[in-house]
Amino acid sequence: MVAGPLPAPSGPGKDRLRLWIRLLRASRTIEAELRERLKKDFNTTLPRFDVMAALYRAPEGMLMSDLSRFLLVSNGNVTGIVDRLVSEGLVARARRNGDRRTSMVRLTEEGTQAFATIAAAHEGWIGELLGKVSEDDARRLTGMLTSFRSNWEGRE
Amino acid sequence: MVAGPLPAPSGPGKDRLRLWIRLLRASRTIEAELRERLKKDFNTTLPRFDVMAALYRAPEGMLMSDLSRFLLVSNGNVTGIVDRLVSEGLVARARRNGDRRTSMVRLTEEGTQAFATIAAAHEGWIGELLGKVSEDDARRLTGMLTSFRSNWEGRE
DNA sequence: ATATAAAACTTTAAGCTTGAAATATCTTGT
DNA sequence: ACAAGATATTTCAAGCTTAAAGTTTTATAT
Repeated sequence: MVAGPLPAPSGPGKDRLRLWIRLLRASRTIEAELRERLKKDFNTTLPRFDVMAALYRAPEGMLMSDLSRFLLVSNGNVTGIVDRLVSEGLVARARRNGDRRTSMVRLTEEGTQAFATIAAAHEGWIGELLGKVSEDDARRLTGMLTSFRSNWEGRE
Repeated sequence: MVAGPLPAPSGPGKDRLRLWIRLLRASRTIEAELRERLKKDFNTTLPRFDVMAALYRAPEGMLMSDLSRFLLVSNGNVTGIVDRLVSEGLVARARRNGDRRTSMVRLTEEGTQAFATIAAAHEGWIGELLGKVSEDDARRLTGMLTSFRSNWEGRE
């Protein structure tokens, strides 16, 4: 979508449509900025960062299917990203005794170190990019988005 | 990013980080649903829809650079999407007399018809997907996101 | 006039993304 | 034990995406 600065449509349902357009533009703007900074400052990408962030929170590791469910992307997608992270030595696949279909994916020592550095910068960027949003508004907005999310959890 | 249901981090700036994570998850969830429905019901994609939506609002046509600026994507990206829309007969490039580097891109008659149909369905989907957000909250959220956006307009 | 720079666009290489098909492994019913 | 089905993952083809390099055309400064 990403419609923008033009004739404000009116009518029933238009408020939600407008909300969606704003939501999408906001997230795309921020995402673009993060992508650029990740590239310039750390020579990495947003998808790689996403995967590492998920793994950082799970020291014991995650299954590929856990990753794809958590990140809201397809299985095949995760395979490629993890492959690249493995080839860069940031992530490792560990075979499991119980089930030979699966393997636990986790950050290597190097990956953990690297992520900690990037994550610190990332948090600073977000603080900067959302600087004009007051802490109060941030909490209120988060609350609204959370209640929205609960309508969606566990669909399908 | 897309972190999620885990130990709520605390500290200065964490509220904004949490807001960003929620924002991103919300837009990805909705985007994924729209993408799926556009594919199933109309055999098209979100990027194609975005381009057509932009052109629908500009009957006189748009330059490629206008499109890429408006949609927040790169030039080369738009080239590919428009190429495909042209080959499908939904969009046309019209040479301009004044400047031979550029061409006006616009919807064909067929493209206009097709878009009107898809847009109607799209608006219904948004109403459904954001149904739990009250009109009141929708307006308030939109307001917050708009003021956020104004900090970003015309950067770079 | 004419070189130089600027602008608009396209091409390219690498990586991301999806949905569908293929592979391998495990589980269940008999 | 064994077939049939379910699970977990990878592979594949097509399309999306970016940044960087290349092409063509227009504008500017001598």
